[in-house]
Parts: sequence; C-alpha cells; structure tokens
Amino acid sequence: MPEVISQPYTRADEAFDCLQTAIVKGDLSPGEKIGEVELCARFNLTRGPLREALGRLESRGLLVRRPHAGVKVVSVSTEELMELYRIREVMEGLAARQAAERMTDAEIAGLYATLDSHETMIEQAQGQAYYQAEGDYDFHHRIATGSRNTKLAQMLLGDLYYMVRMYRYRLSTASGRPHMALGEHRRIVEAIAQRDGELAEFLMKRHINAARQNIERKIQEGGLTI
Amino acid sequence: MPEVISQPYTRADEAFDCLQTAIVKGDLSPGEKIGEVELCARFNLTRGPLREALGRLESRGLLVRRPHAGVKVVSVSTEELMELYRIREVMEGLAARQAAERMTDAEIAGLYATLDSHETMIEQAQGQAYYQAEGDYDFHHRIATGSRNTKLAQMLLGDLYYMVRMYRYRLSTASGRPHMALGEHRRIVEAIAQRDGELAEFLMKRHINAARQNIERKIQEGGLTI
DNA sequence: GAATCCTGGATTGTTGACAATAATCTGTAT
DNA sequence: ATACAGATTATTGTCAACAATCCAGGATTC
Repeated sequence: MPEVISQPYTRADEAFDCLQTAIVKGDLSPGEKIGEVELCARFNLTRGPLREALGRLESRGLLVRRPHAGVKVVSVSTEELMELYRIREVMEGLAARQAAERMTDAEIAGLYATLDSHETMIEQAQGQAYYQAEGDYDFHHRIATGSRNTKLAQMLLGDLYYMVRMYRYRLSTASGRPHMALGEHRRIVEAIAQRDGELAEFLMKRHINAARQNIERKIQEGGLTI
Repeated sequence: MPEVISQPYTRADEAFDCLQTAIVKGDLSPGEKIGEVELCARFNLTRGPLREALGRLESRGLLVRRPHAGVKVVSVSTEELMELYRIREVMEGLAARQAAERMTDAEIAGLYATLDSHETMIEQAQGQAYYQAEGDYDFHHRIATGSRNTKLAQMLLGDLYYMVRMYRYRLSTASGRPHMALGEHRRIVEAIAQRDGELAEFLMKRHINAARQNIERKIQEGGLTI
C-alpha cells in the first residue's frame, strides 16, 4: 500500500516498494536472474535509484547480488521457511509479553475491534483463506507495534513478515484454519487485556508454533514443493 | 578490517564497511548531521556508491535519512539499548537451543578452544575489558552461526550486534565482569556439548539478562547518560 | 518586539554517459 | 564430438553534471 502522508517520497523509496511488493507477490520468481535495465523499463526508473533500492533489498535478505553477475531473487527452501517461523515464535512471544505490559487501553480496544472484524470476515467469506491471511497480518502487526519496542517492531514488520508473506502468496491457503486461529487470537488478546505478559507470551509462541506445524504438514501432505 | 578473500569488492561495499565501523567506533557521533560530500572526501569515494551504502545503513537502522534534509547517525536512548538486549535474549536463546541440536563436534571443540583462549586473555590482561568484549563477541558469533539458522544468524550478526557494539565502545567497560561471564559461557558450552537444547536456551537467556541488568545498573550508578 | 514570508545558497536527488568486469559464443585442437 | 582458449558482447560498477528541494538569514507586517 502506498503511503499518502509522506509526500517527500524519493524515487529510491518508490523503487524499493515496487520491488518489494513484486517479490512478495511473486511477480519476480525466486532464483530468476534479473537485469537492471530490464527492471528499469518495468518500473519506469533510472539505474541510480534502482541500485539504491537493490542494495536495501539485499541488506534485508530478499535478494542476493554477486558483483558483476547480476541480481536474483532469493529462493528459500522449506527448511528455511520453518526457521523463519522459529524466529517469529520467540520474537512475537516477546512482542506479546511487552504488548501486555505497555499497550494503552485504546490500543487493546482496537485489538478487540480487529478480532470482531475478522470474525465477520470469516463468516461472510467462508473458507476464503485470503481474508484470513490479511486479518492475521493485521493482528500481528498491531501487537508488534504495541510492544513499544522500536527495533523489535522494525525487525518483525520490516524483515520477517515480508519473507513469510512471500510464501503465503505461493501456498496461498497457508494457514487455512481460520476458526482455530481466531480462537487463539482471542485468547492472546484476553491475556494482554489482563496485563498477563507471561501468559500472552506463552500463547503467542504456541499459536505460531501451531501455524508452523500446520504449514509443515500441508507441505508434506500435498507435496507442495515451494 | 578489509577482507582479503573477497576480491570482487565494490566501492559500495567498501563504503558500507567504512561507515559501519566509523559509526560503531564512534567516529561519527550519534545525532551528528553529516553531509554527503563531506563523507566522500573523508573516505575517498564518489557519491554514487556512497548513497548506495547510505541506503543499506538506513535499512539496518544505523542511521536515519530525511529526504533532502541529510543523514544523521541514529541516537539511541538507554531504554532502547535495554530493548535491544531483550531482543537478544530471546533470539540468542533460540540460537543456543538450535546450536545444541545442530553443531558438529568440531564446532563444539572450537567453542571450547575459544573459551580457553578467553581465559588466558583475561588472566594476562587483567581487567582489560576490551579483550573481554572481543572474546564475548567471538563466543556469541560462533553460537549464532552454529545454529544453522541462516536468517537468525544474519539478523544477529548483521543487525543487532553492530548496534550493541556501538554502545560497547562508548561505555567501554560494558560487561566488566569477565570471570562471571566466562563461567556462564562455560556452562552454556557444556549444555551444548551435552546436546541439551532446552538448558542451553535457558542459560543463554539468563546470561544475556544478567548482562543487561549489569549495564542498567552501571548506567544508573555512574550516571552514564549515553 | 515577535512572528511570518520571501529570497539566496547549499545540499540532496536524479540523470545519462563512460569504464571495468564477467558471461557467452565461436573457433580450433585433441 | 568434446573440451579448452580466446575474443566479443552485454551487463554491471562508477563517475560527473543537472535539477529539485530544504535551510538560513533578512526584511516586512501585525
């Protein structure tokens, strides 16, 4: 989503966003070697800002760059996706704990509202996993920012989520367990509302662990080789 | 330190390393507004590669950049430093657990060797906190890579450690408890050698938590306002 | 006297051209 | 036919000039 508030938006920022979403949405396949001029033509940019964006993307681990040999989108194995979930488990556990300690009452009210809107969304479009994924993203986003831990939020929102979402798009019905996830979310929010950081951390870790196992099972069953 | 192995070393990489070490060592004070041309003169670079490096540094959170308004080194409060340690606590706990599960026997032997060299270093240069800091860095570095979790190692080594070291240089006698830390290290290594992931995670978390409390105390006592 | 608007200067963002490097293709020899 | 070596080509890395934007100082107005 392009921001509206930030007018001073350089071409490099634009390039960064374009490339990031393109990678996440799968428009640029992993392993695909892409030339700079080709990208320039595709996104109406010049090579200066593009290279700057490329550097940022490389620093974030979304693509790899060998000197004089071009750029290619990073291709991640199933094992590496599982590792990402293990990182999420501990980091979001921390986020939940700190959110329980620090969120304002207004923010907690917002969490409840998010929960309700997810419920109606799930009822309306039954089984539509996409909305669930979006709602899930929203939920975790709020908790990350609610932790009041700048760096933690930055790492979660800026690094991990993009990599995870990159795979969500591919195996689209990733979570595929809307009701169960919603229940888990509700319990986490209740723990936060009661300011029980320890419990919130525990529940969040279990929630993400369950999601990881679910994906692992789906991949093994369906033979979905990413 | 410039790498010797990697000959294909672009100017942008060079600029990135130079700036990173300059920030970490404190040659560029936090909050200081720095101009591009000034940096170019300082590091014998042109603005192209420099800007690319600047983008990377910004993406890693070591400096902030307002469009058309210049670059300044990020200045972090005491609270934010504490937050960094909280993140380290959970991430390095995970790293220790996975290292216990996955490190090869040779790597574990290397850990023991590191431990021994630290011991002699501490004995030789008693109280010299600098060596301790270096050894500490080495220890945590080995465990991060030993976790075989690519992204985890990347986040720890590429992001967090640089920010933490940035403050180590400032309040130089950061840990200042060589012997105690060494004992904690030894216990962690033993847990890893016994392939006891749970214990290794617990000990590592406690170790980092102790370091955090130590720094917090030092800051409050000495009135070291970073 | 204080605040606001405007203009000059400096700095950043962007562009296009140039140089250096790696991949590819072709030709020859085994 | 295959493997190796050389040259070509295309792509990346780098540079210097141009345009757009913000900051500071001064003048003006309330």
